[in-house]
Amino acid sequence: MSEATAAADPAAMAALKHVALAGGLTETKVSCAALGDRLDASTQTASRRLQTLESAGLLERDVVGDGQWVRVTDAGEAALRGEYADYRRLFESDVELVLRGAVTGGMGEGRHYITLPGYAAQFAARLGYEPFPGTLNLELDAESVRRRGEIAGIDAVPIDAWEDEDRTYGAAACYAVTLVADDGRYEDGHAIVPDRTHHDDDKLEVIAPDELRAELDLTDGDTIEVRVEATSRADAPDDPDAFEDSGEPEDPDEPLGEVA
Amino acid sequence: MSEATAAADPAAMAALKHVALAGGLTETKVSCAALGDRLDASTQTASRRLQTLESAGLLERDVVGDGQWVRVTDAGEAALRGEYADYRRLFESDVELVLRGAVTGGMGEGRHYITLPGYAAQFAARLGYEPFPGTLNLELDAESVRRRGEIAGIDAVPIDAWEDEDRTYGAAACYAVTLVADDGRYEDGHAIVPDRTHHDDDKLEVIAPDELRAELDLTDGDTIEVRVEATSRADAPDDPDAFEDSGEPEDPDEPLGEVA
DNA sequence: ATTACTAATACACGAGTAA
DNA sequence: TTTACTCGTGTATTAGTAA
Repeated sequence: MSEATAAADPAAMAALKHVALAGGLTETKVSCAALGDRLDASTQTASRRLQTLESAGLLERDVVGDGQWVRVTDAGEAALRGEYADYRRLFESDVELVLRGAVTGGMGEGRHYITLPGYAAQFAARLGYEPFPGTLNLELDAESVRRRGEIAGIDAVPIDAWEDEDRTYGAAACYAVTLVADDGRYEDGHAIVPDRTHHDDDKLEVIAPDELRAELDLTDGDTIEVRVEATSRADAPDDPDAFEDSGEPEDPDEPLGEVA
Repeated sequence: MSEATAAADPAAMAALKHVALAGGLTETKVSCAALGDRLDASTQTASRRLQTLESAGLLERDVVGDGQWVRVTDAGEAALRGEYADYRRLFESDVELVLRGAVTGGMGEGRHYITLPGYAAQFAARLGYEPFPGTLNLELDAESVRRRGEIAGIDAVPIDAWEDEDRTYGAAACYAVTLVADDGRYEDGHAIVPDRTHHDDDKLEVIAPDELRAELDLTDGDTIEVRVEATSRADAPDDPDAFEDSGEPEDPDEPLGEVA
């Protein structure tokens, strides 16, 4: 969901893509000869690819003697959409702002806040994932502190204020970012910027589906690049309103915004 | 340009995609270890992938001892965009209308018209390719004849009328279509519908960059599916106005439209 | 015509190593 | 640490064949 899809087998994905292009998302009849042509491979290899895809659960088949009827399964379509998302990231999401910062300690406080149900439910619903319970805290370099203000002009996912019996919790904005480590590793996530506090201009907090420190092999003091995307679409493929299964159900009448 | 990109090596393309996602479209530093992680492969394999991409002209590299600086070449970006185009076809271009017809003879007349400079230049400029000199003529089945009228509501590329010293040639509309043969082979092209003639409602003429009869292994009488796309974008990736090299230069002051 | 098996071969992979 | 070489092994591939 976050990083580039570690797509099973690139060769199998290529075959699946061709099946889908031939109409396999609904149902279509293919022949191994035609598929082999497309893949620059033999009919035997094409046959094996289809078997592989079937046993991987990405494809359903009905072999009928003079060919075979195939349809891409939901898992197969999800895999294809994963690839598609990668290419969209490549060519559609132009990066609006690039910041650099050093990883700094203090997982504690951020961890506490983002796991609170009032926030967690909104993350799940609006970002399309449940954040790893912990934030990556960055201390921006001088140049980045200067440019940080530009973030206000970038499209963000709003996180509404909420309250429990004890206190109220402020609203925030989530900016879609790609974190790029110095060794080329990268992960997608969101920079979360509280609406109120404008001190701490040299700090940036990032959440992601996975543990960023582990995925990017980061330790305190490492510098990292933060690419803020112009369009903050969620990674979630299709259903932007399917979040009933995660966290507290949201009260549609809850008082939002404007909290001191 | 027309069918799905017969992308060199799927594994190499996967590597190229990851390099690009890591920022390689401009320039970025990668390590074979990180790339190997992403590809579920060893560092040796990652190293070999990068060498392969380099010798294929898809990537430029500067090995610097503690890593390597890489940038995707224009050819590499074109290959990636080819993949991207495939996925867009999968998930963006919803098919608006599906017709079926039988291949019928008569390449002669269509061939004559589409090779006329006044038409050919427009095809090159507006469709992004020079059509194979010949049209595929289809005789629609009864159901398709009935539904054919819906095509009027679909987005089309206009082809303007023009004239030479002898006569005038009428305007037409080009609808982006995907032809799917019964064996699963498919090709992209355009249905070309003259603006004037409304007899011949059971005929459909299709042009494409390649010889459709050969690519789809068609002979007279074979039936084929014609998927008319809702959005008639050209296949040409980027430069919609680069067509000086193909056919006659268009006179910007030529009288267009309104011809009896 | 299909699909898919078996068998021979080629090629790709990763371990080890050097620079 | 890097990259990338060689080399032994294993897997993927194709040819041939059967159903």
